[in-house]
Amino acid sequence: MNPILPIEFFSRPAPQVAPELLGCLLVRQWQGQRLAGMIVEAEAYQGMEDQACHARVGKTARNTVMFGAPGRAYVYFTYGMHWMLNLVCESEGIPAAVLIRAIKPVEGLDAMRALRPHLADTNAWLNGPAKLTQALGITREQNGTDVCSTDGGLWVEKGASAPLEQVRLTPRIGLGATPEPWLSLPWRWEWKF
DNA sequence: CGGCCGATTATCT
DNA sequence: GATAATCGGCCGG
Repeated sequence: MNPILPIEFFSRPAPQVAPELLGCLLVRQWQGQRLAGMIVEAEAYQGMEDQACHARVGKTARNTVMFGAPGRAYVYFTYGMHWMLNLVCESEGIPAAVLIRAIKPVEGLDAMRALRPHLADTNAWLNGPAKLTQALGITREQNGTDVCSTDGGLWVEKGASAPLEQVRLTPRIGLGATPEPWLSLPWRWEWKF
């Protein structure tokens, strides 16, 4: 087992943390099995000033975890059916998080297929934020989980770092009517190889 | 690959 | 009452 990313890793601005998460291993302990995938796409959401961030309107019941300690999972429900996994960054009081958008399955493929039948047909890529939460069995129950410990069954292990020339920076996805400049900030990192 | 569309409901105004 | 950090199916190129 590789070293678990410590709280210090997350105690920084999200745009700094997000690219460094590429290549790291997202690990889930699920019904006695170890499920894991390499993070290959992530987006940063940083501060109340970021008009794409859920925290732009201040603290609410849903986004409270983002205002809290770093190294926690911020899991929220959207579109009436999907769960999204974020990792909280920055020190307490500053809302910031990295949305995990895609992973390459590495361990526990059979269990992932059981959780997400669609994975059986396609090539084994979980290229979407709601796809990977489904394959890892992540829901509301993981909201607030400390990912710097194995106690909550969800953590991140240090992995290979992505070669700079293989990392693409693009604007974030699905922001709708978000105003500029936030709409176009290159805060999405994708490891293409 | 890109675009459009319907599904489905917690959360916020 | 409106919106949403999406997905899968179906279309056209």
